[in-house]
Amino acid sequence: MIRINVDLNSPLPAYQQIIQSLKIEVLSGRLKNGDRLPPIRELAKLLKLNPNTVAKAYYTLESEGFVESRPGSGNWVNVRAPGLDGLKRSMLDGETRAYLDRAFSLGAGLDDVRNSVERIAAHE
Amino acid sequence: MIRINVDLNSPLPAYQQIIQSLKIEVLSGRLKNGDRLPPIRELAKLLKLNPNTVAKAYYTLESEGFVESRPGSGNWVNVRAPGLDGLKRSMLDGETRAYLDRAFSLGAGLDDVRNSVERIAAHE
DNA sequence: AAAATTGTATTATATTATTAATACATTTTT
DNA sequence: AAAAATGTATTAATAATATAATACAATTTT
Repeated sequence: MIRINVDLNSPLPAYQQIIQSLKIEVLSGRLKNGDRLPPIRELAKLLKLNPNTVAKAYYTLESEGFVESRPGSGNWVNVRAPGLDGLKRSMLDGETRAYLDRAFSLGAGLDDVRNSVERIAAHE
Repeated sequence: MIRINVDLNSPLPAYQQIIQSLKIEVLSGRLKNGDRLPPIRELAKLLKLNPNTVAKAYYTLESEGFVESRPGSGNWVNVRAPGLDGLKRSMLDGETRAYLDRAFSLGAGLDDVRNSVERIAAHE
């Protein structure tokens, strides 16, 4: 059984919490390629949210390529060829791209980035 | 003369554009430690914004430690001991911290991060 | 000490983002 | 072909954020 946590007190919007939960389910292996997601209405009822809020989460995941929506049929996990590790990698690469953009716009070079990563990681 | 660009058509809020401009001025060396920033009202008039919008930018920079506000006196650039390179480093480190948080919460390890950084950087 | 200059706080307005209400269209099942 | 289950679109209500209007407090200058 998959786990989807939505805390209405959190500052993070509900639809983003759904997205985050589903990504974690995929990364953990509890959701696999080809699996069917809960129907929009069903999940909405469970979370006490409007169906449109769930639909927004699914729609966003679809635009990211992780989900395929079929009217009348349902929403399906779409994790292509590379499998689980590939998915994790592509999600990480998205974060890395955004980070490098910000770093370079600060005038940092790749060496600066490497140093910063090692320095901060060492302090965890 | 320092440069502060605010484009009201940009989706980025005006106060954030001010913050960004000022950080660039510091990194470029046009603003140095101990320099005085333009008075809130003066900059607001120049940019055709409400003084509170400029104040919000200054206040945020203060909370980040880059500015010191003194009522009646003004706002002063506060870049401590390490100098310019140190400032760049501390700004970069802030970005790195946020990035590593996101990466680790995806389940990535440090090796994954190193690989991703090198792979993405190579494609620039 | 008075006036001018400066940052701060409070409240109101406008804009944007999020969520909800409702009706519609497609597919599947019977 | 009818009914049920599903995703989609349109519009409205709500909440969050950004900006502005105005009044206040502290400092500096004269």
